[in-house]
Amino acid sequence: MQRFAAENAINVTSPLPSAVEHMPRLRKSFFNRSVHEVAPELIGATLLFNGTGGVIVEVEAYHHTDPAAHSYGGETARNAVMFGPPGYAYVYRSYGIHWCVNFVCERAGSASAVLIRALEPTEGLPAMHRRRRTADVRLLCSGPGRLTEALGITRAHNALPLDAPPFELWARKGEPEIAAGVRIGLTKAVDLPWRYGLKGSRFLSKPFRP
DNA sequence: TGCCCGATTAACT
DNA sequence: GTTAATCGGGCAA
Repeated sequence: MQRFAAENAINVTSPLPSAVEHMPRLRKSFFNRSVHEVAPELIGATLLFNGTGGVIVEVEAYHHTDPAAHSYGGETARNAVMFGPPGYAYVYRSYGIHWCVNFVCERAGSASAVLIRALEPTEGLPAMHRRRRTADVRLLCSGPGRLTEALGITRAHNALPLDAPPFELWARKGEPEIAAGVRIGLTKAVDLPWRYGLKGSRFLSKPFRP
């Protein structure tokens, strides 16, 4: 209620969602590890942007030695954030239409990141339904392009730190059951099993093969 | 400068 | 299952 009055405001501090009450915020040091450690640990964490968002249920890891990674060919203007310190957002344009958001990991220069692919929506649902122009909650954040549209993330938010508004990241409770599989939509390194998801979630962009 | 194509999505048949 | 939409990055010329 009160929360929704601020749904369009920038840098407004939202009330603590009950789902993440008493959970610690993720700090930059959380990301200062191998992308292959961080990626599965993000499953179950809560991502909010200006008070809208939900529980991360699907991610993919991209490492600089991985031919499918944007950083594979070296630093450019687009991927410069990936070469910087961990704990920042890398936002890029996908297919000329959508925005996708990554969390930079490891250390400056290692150029690895986790693509956020799907959320279970929990906070700011009216705003997300309006931005996505759909009444179907399963179509709000189930896909990397869908979730950025639902949360209002664009190129303007590239290189922002993840431990300060408009971003909020909250640690997960307990140990969720994690599914792993090959990544989606790639033409290179198609067999690397670096997609992670919350087992059984109905908010995945695609099911995991059993 | 021109051309190809992609870490996607929605609307088709 | 197939395909159009849409555009900037990256590289060849």
